Amino acid sequence: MVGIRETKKADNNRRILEAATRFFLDVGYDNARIEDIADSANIAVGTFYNYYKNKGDILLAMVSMQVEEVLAAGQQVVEHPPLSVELALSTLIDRYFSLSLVYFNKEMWRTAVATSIQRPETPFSQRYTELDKRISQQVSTLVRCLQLKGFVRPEIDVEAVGEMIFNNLNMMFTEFARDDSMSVEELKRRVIWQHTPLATLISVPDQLPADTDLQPRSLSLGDGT
Amino acid sequence: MVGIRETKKADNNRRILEAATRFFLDVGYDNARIEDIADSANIAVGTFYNYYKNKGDILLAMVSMQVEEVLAAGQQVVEHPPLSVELALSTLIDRYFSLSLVYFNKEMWRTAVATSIQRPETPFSQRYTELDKRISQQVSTLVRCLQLKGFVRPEIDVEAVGEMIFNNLNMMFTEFARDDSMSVEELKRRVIWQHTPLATLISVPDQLPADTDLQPRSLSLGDGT
DNA sequence: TACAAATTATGAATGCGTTCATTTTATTTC
DNA sequence: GAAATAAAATGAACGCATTCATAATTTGTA
Repeated sequence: MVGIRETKKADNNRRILEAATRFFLDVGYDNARIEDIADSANIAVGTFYNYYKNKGDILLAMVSMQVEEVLAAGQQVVEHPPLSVELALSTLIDRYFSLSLVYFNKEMWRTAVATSIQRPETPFSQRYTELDKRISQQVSTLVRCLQLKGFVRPEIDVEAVGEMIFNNLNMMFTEFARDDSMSVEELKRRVIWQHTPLATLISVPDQLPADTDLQPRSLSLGDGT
Repeated sequence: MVGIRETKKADNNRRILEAATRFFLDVGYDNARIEDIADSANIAVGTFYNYYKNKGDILLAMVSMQVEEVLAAGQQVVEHPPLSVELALSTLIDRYFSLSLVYFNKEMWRTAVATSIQRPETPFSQRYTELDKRISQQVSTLVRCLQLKGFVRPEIDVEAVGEMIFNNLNMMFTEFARDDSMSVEELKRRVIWQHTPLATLISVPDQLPADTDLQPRSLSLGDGT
């Protein structure tokens, strides 16, 4: 049997999250007061701080849940990647960004990103950082898959390229969050434009079928180190 | 003749900046109190807010000055670029990062980056964003220079590649600021490792002298749009 | 069931960034 | 140079996140 404590804790946590989500969306992150969230969750202010280290921490908890979904959405792309680098990347980008404004507004994203940078030691900040790392690895994995299928040049360092792509996604998403006038569609367009050169460069040219000779030919593209 | 007002204003501003710098370094950004900074600058608390919109704003003012120096240091590299993509990039990276911990510690950088994300509307946040854009353009300019000198493939979109490199620099610097155990040297090493694939891919291979035929040859590398 | 120990909840108090009505100081006007 | 206007300085007051000493509740023990 599960103890009373555990039950109450889960219950409190659920109510806190519900209340916080509502207030953040209704009145904005900055205007949402811990007191109101606590009241709404039927707990005392002090109790809130038994569950989350600070105001930013609960936002990062919420964002982390969303990022987990994004990770799952991306996983599908990795498992059934479209058959070209450009296409695979734009599909992945689409999965990553499409739902970004469903549960959070830009202010919330800005605050989340800012908090994770400013307070790297809090629990949910670390969780968020770890999830970011997983997304970065997911991009690398996608590139590796494409490499194994013969769409990416074999001498490419997939780790470095994957990280680079992820870093770009992250930076452009941050730009997007900072600019209230930028739409999700515009974000996607910009990101895809930005990745085109890299996507082209790491691609094995069209005329090479997927499973023929994959060695670089007349142009030596680096020493492969 | 310059009025009394102007003189006093400049004087106050100088003292505020001096005091803030000292406190931020001595006791850390979070522990530095506006009241102490104001006292130390011989002004009232309210006066501080006539000069800076909020606590983060003055940090961004300080950081902006530093970034301007970084921009100047980078300009030298653009004007006399080393004669290979790899070398030029690592030189630029070195200029960008070498002085990063001279006037600021990591907490200050974290706060600066976080504040610029969270409050994009404040004056010095905008200034900082603009300077970031200038750095991004500087990277693009360097790549364009290398392209004109025949070290970078002519079909490369220097804007997209430059932005991409800049985004990476920025992200990795943020990672660096978040990780107290990472040294500047380690940061440089990681950044250079990360950029190696791109640097190699956009490079015109060695055996091509600088000013010979620059058309892409047997490998078709994109349609050049 | 009674008691001790550990965990969790509480909300008044604290600290600090920020605001704003008021005062002081500089500039302009006549 | 006195009065009117504009600009800047002031610091007490405010709002809100966070803390902490104390109380309440649950769990372990005999």
